Amino acid sequence: MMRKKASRGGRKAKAGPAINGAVEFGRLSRWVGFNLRLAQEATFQAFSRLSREIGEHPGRFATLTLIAENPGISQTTLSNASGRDKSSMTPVLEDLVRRGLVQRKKTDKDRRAYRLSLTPAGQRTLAKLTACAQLHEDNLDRIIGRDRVRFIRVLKRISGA
Amino acid sequence: MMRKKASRGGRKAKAGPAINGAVEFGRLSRWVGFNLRLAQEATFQAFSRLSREIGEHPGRFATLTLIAENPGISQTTLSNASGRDKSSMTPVLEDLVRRGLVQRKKTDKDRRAYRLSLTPAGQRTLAKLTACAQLHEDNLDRIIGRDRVRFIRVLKRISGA
DNA sequence: TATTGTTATACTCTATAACTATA
DNA sequence: TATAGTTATAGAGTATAACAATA
Repeated sequence: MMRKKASRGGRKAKAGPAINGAVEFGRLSRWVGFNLRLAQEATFQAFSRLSREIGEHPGRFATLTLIAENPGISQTTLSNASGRDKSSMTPVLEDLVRRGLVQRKKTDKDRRAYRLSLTPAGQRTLAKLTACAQLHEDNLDRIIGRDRVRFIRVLKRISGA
Repeated sequence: MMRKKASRGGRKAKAGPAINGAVEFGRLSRWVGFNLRLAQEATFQAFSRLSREIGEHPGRFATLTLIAENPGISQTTLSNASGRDKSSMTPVLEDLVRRGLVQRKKTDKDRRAYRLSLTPAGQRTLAKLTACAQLHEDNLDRIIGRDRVRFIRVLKRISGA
């Protein structure tokens, strides 16, 4: 949303034609939900660009990290942790396995489930994506400044509510 | 992402099996980008629920508000303000016009462009959606508390960067 | 009966490119 | 040539329901 950076101030602009001038965002610009969405879109796009530079989908980052942090995790647990249905995970993991980044092993203990882990190639790809994320985070730090800790705390309160 | 609210603290959990226990989010939980995404998903879902209760798509709110604040706006200007391609706007406006919420007028000045405005029904729908947004915002206020002003300021810095 | 993962299917949102009608 | 809006089409990303294998 809003790449154009038109008038965001909310100064009642007399509701003009807005054919080519500044667009009036009105109350929109004072709502938390709306600003959250704009900020998220901006950061996601920035991270997407960095990811695509190394030939990866931005969405793979969370998946690979969760597998790396929880080796042996099942697909169902992984999809729950990601807040997605297990069926949405199937094509993602299919892609990661096909490209040799993730390994699936059947266990004797429960022969229905897979145990997921990263291959060495998967670890290298995750390392590259992590470098992107760190670069991205450095950029954000420069923008956020000393408000960082409090900012994250508020974000966690919102997502945990 | 993450409805389950597993261990978010980042305490190195020895990388256990995570088959049915807590999932380790690792560094993920300390990154601004990731927390921004979780928070945005949570608020969007909450607002979606409120919108659907009155039979509206959550995405229509921003569109209707922008038209209300900028009567006579063209589709191209509207799509730019929304950060979307004009072709993405066509089916949205088609729906709003079909339902009698938005009016399109051709002008003599430029017979290629439409001038968009809300009908009385559109204004009523917007009023209902605005009430949802206000309710949602009240909930967020309760969560965010006195950090609100600073929080929005940081969000605006991020989306404006 | 319940659960793991897959399949079939569909929906939403988005974009690109080519088109038309104007300008 | 350039712009406003539409169309055709495609690609992510997601979900639901039904299914086979296993528990």
